[in-house]
Amino acid sequence: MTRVGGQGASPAAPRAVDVARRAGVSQKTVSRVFNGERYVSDDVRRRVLEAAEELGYRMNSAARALASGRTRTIGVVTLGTALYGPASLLIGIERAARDAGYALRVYNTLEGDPGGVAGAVESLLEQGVDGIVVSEPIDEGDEGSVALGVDVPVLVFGAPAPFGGPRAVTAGVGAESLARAATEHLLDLGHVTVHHLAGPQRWFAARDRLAGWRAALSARGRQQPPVLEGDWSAASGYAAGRELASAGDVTAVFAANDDMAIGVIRALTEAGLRVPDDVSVVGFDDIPVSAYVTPPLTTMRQPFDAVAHDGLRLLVQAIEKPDAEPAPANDPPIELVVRASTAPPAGRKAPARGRRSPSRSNDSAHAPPGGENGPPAAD
Amino acid sequence: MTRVGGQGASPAAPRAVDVARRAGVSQKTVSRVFNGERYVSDDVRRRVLEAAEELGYRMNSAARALASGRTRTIGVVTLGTALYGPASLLIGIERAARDAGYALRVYNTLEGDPGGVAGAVESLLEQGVDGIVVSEPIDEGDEGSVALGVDVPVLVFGAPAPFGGPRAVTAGVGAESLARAATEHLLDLGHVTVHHLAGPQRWFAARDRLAGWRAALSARGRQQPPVLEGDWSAASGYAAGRELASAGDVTAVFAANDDMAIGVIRALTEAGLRVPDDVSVVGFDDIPVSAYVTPPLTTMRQPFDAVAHDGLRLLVQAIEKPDAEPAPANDPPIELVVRASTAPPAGRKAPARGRRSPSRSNDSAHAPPGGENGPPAAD
DNA sequence: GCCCTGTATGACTGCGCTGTCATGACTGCG
DNA sequence: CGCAGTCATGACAGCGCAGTCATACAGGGC
Repeated sequence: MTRVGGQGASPAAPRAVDVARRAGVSQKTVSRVFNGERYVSDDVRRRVLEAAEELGYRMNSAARALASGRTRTIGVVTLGTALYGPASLLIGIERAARDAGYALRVYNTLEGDPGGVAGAVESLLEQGVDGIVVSEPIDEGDEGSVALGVDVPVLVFGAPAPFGGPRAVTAGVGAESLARAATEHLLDLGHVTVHHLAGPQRWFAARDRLAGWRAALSARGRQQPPVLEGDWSAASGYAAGRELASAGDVTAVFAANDDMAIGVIRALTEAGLRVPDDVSVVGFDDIPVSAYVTPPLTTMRQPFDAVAHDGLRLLVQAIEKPDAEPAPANDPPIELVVRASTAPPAGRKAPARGRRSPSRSNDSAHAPPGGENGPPAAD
Repeated sequence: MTRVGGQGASPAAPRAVDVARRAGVSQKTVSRVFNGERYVSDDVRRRVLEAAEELGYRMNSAARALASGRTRTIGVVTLGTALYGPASLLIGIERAARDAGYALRVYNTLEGDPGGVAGAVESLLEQGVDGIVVSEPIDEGDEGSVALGVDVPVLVFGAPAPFGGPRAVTAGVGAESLARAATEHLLDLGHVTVHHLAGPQRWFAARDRLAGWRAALSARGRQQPPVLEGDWSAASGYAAGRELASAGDVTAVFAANDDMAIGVIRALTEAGLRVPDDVSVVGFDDIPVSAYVTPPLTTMRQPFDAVAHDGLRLLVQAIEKPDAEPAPANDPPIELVVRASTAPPAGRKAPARGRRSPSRSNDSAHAPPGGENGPPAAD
């Protein structure tokens, strides 16, 4: 374990003390410079940085973590799928974390993974993290145990507050109000009721969308048709679409994500039903191809970036100022993207065409130019 | 910095020495147990594990990394998009890394990010990683500099060998041969030539697919129509599709990913061309909705999981046995999923319908049951 | 001139592990 | 019975930083 910089192997990496010697200062001062601490003269700072540059010095973050007790790392538990939603959220989290000066460790759990979320959290704690993000978890019936022995703040996206334990902060993606707005869009078009193709109910995200749909119908005193449940895949949407097609009385469908909506549309089309003339379909997520399928899909865009930034702000605050009262999360904007898969029910006069805001929408400042929403309508 | 476990705040986390005391052994023995070293009696091992369990002991990986010089962590640089390809590859990498006993740090870079891949690598090295994976990089004109001061093995997915520096191992996703097979599928159907909608040429992945397309055409002495270039998005595919529609002589298009293919199909359809009757379209990736768009898309599935596992095996070997000669990467399987967006050119007799293997395909053992490929054809 | 405050720096120590070496206890074999 | 070899354990040092405290000097108010 001696540090021989001898010939042959690559020389040992330079340490702070090497930089210090070269700059003619103490190791502690090098540490000060690299941590941006006060009370370092400009001259010394410059010399240290020069020496570090010349030696190719890189701080050893293991040593830093050991000495300081902080890793400057946030762990993320995501459900191991390439689903657009979780993937987008992860990207948002990564950027937000980096902006806040934290690196990221990720742990993917698949549905049915042994250990589940609790195991993932345990593993991250062992790897050393200052905080944990749980992204779009599913209900595994063990929320309590997740909290066991977790001594860092936990941010949970899209699950109820108790989930995550005592130091948890929760950030909704606002799925419920988004789902409600999506449903209301269909009701506003004149549909008497709206069918719902839900996501797997073990996912809290799926439950929220279901709840939003229920809320919209209840608020207007409409009856709630039986709920179909898919697994987020287009294949499950296709299967559900066949059921809906044979039901006969369906004029409007709200699918819990775009993939399922696309499957539904295909099944309906194959059954001889026209979308949107006979049946309107709304999706959820606004995946990149939604504007280009046939017909272009009306869908609810999720503000992943805003949600991720907002949530991470909370988490970082909980890490760095544990005593400050948590600032409340901002309400995410509601952005319904109206395309060609929704229309008034057959035999009813069409309301004004074009992009509309749902009744409860705050005016979205994020609205892209109309051209971004898809190809010019082909009607 | 004294360790007071006193009243009030949560008690300090237990250390190995606490476990040791409780189990009546030395701290070193606790270390042995947790590292699975030999020469620990069953009795002692059991006592140590019990004591650790009772105290809720978790190893401090910063201390371990500092003492051992290894972090058991692999850093991943990905291009910061929610594109299906990179996202799927990331998931595969994560699982493969975990299976090999490594945790993951991720760093997303966006196209045009300051610092680019080199900056990401530098940041990961500072965070402490034993190896680095660069996933689907783009050509930033600074490949040389990426290698500077990198003293860990680097695995590059989908970029030429020089990229990544001296300790680089490269794992292709085999995009070139996949693209060649996709193109050959269209030629086999009887098309005289095939147009190509390429991805952005800064991406090595896009260049590989272009090369594969060229190779297929050259091999049969077909002329190469001018190449269109998109940006992976369905919107760019739509734009390209309009150009193709107005060209008049197009019967077959190979798009470098499914999103663009879907955009192409929409544009062609709007222009009054039927897919596949007038124009055949092949995509690339087999994104989840491809089976359910209209028409269901013929596409080339990428074996992300196999590629990720294979690549990580190489990387882990380079980390743990730097002197062993690198085992060559296996050739990934070629799996063309034939759906309804391809057919013989108009006026020609149809070959046998149904799922076909491309001429050069090895018989894929991964082929899903026919039912998984999409809804029953609606023809 | 004196104390006080603010600024700038260094000496020393310890974070919690792993690597190395030393030391017994126990085996088998000539 | 003695010695080599294997197995099982412990003592000790040190990985490269950041925290704490000590120190030194500059300027300002009295």
